[in-house]
Amino acid sequence: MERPPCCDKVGIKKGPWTPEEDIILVSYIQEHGPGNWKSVPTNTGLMRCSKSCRLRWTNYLRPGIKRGNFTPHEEGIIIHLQSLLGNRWAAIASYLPQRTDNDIKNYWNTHLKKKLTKHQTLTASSSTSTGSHMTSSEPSSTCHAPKASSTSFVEETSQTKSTANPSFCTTTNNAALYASSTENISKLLQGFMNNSGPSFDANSFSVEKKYQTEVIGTDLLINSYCLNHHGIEPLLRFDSDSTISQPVLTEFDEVKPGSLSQLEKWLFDEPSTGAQVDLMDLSTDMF
DNA sequence: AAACATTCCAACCGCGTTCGG
DNA sequence: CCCGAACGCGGTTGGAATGTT
Repeated sequence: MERPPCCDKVGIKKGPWTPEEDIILVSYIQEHGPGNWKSVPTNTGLMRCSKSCRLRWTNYLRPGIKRGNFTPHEEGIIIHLQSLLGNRWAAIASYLPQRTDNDIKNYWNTHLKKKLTKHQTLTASSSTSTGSHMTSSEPSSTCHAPKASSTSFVEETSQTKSTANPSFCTTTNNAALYASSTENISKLLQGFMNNSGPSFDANSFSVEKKYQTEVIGTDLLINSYCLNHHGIEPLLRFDSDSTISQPVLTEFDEVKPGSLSQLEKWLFDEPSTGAQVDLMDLSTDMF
């Protein structure tokens, strides 16, 4: 029996959400909390399928979401985790709670994959006969931990960003990129944390901090330093008051006890120490 | 200024998993 | 245990925004 796609019903609207729809959805969730998506279109009158409502909330309207440019810091985490986990964007997103899996996925596909490919090409052409034995076309499969060389991808990434966008890494300019309608809606959410619905996740973040970003102003070499000397926790702390606590580790817990420590071990053991870890081997070992 | 190309991301689609009756 | 509905995730796409000629 073929089940029709959820959004194929007559009268179900598709396409971009309007500010009015956003307000309706936010108001409803503010009152009832996220979840029970099936009831959302029914109770709100929104001509959207439940799935669409859920996506709109999780990817766009949810408080605490940071939008705009990714910092080199975040890039580094994504590259590292993508190398380890592959395209498990939800798992990667659990380490960057202010970013959605969709956001990370888009950023990977539009920016990081190209950069890695470019970097690979440069590396391959500069090396003599030490060609890669990897067979996958996915950059992720050949992504090794950034090397602390003067021509590293890490530095290239940072320099490119800095040149292309002087405001890179700053807070206010990122905020300026947001659609005004979204800002207005986000304002509606002010105080939401104090008056959240029954099932609202306490891991969410205050709206006041929505546009707060860490001002790092460094390239990923510093991240490497952090990884080497301070462990993963400082990398994941985006707010000075640590409202963002720990990454959600269910993925690892489920897969294999002790996997995290291996992950951390790899994250901490940068190749600059001379002990480069083969990511493919590590991934195989872990999963 | 206009036409065309490219980039980017919000939203959709389909499939696998989970949950409840 | 089985089945259907709901949910969650990753891949893909459409079109708006931006850049280039």
